[in-house]
Amino acid sequence: MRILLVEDDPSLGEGMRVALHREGYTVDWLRNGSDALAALDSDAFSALILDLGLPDMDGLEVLALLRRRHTLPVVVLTARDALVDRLRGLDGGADDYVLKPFDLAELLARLRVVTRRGEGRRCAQLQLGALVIDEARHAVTWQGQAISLGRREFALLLELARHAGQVIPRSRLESLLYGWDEDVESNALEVHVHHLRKKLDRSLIVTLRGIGYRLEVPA
Amino acid sequence: MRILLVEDDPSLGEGMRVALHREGYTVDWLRNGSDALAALDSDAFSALILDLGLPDMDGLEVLALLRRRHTLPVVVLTARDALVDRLRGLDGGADDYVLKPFDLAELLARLRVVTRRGEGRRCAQLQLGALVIDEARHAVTWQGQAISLGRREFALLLELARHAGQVIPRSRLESLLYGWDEDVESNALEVHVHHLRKKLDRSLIVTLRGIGYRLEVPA
DNA sequence: GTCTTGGCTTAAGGAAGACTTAACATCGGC
DNA sequence: GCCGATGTTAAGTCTTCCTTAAGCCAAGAC
Repeated sequence: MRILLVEDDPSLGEGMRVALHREGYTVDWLRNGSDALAALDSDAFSALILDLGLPDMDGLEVLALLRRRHTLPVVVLTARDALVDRLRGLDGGADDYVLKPFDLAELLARLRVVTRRGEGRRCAQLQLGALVIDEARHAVTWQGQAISLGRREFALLLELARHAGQVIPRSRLESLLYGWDEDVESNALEVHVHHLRKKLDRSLIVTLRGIGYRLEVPA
Repeated sequence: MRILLVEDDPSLGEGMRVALHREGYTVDWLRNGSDALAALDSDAFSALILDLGLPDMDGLEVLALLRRRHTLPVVVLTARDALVDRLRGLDGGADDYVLKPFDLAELLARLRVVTRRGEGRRCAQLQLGALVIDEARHAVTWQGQAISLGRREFALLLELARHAGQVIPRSRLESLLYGWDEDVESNALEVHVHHLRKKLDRSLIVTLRGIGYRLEVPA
């Protein structure tokens, strides 16, 4: 994990560099804001530790400029204790805040908190050839075209798509649309299938006479 | 946005409840750890504010149990000033902590920081095409024009915007505006949606019949 | 070939859900 | 405690989706 440390105080910076290095981080230590911004363009860092009191420019300014391009985790260091400044820092895009003087252990803890996110962002998108089903958006795309489906149609297609290539018995599809108990002795299911075929493609859903339906997986 | 507040001190808790409510949050206030854990199973909250000094169990224990199941943003409140305790809190899974006594504005700022992290967003300003939402200032801009929204309207829009492009089920929006207990058997939600559409744009919020709503992301 | 069975197609009717509007309640600031 | 702003309730209208039903078609059995 590579960290960019921006701090103009030599002894404090050195102490942090050593401590971070000891923790296993790779550290790039810069002393001013413009160098920092240039370095951040390289896009190689996992986090930024930023002192607000820099010789050339205000740390908050660095932060604002950074935020136009990156979403890098940022921990801000500051000597200012005024509440207003702290709030400005937080709302301005810092992920966390440490007041000087601080204990190194605390800085490290906050760094851990800030960097340990970003995993587990799964996109629940089901793709089968020209058919894309986005469950989160409740949206369906066919050959790049957005298709609008009713609730039942969507549920039906989703179930078929989840087991694409497998036969789903009629009974299961019916109990999916309606509760197990409430029986619909009509052809509602077939009508929905019909609509799906019309909106998508005729050959996408295959009928197994007397058994059920199957979604054709693309070749 | 719905917050679970866990705090045993009556007056402090009440103060926070009022302040949070005024910000537009829906607040569920519980006084002990076991109730909190039970409530957290419902999965309806956007964040947790947790006092570490609880009557029945240690707050850190609550945190540890919570972390086995959820990745909910957590802000910890503590009277303890010992560094060790703070670190234990952070490494134990808290996203941030506030030392008592604290200023409410700071708590709110930290809450904002913590809740917007899940979306990979770093800045207090959320921009979606012509729509700009300033979370800290409670201000909304549409095509450069400032729009004035009520608390509920703002909360609703914010929630939709945070998950822009995704369907938010009605049930979630309802429990977000009103707690579980106070059930609204009326169409308040729809009325708010109506007002938002009127103030912004008709096509911005898409209805998914029988499911929920979705904020359309700009092309 | 024709009969039967199950599926397809179509259109109409109905009902659930959403929209709109306005009046009524509630909250917060002065 | 009053007033304005904000939220909620309620009623009527509208719309979309779902179901129903009736006739047609295709496949397999005889």
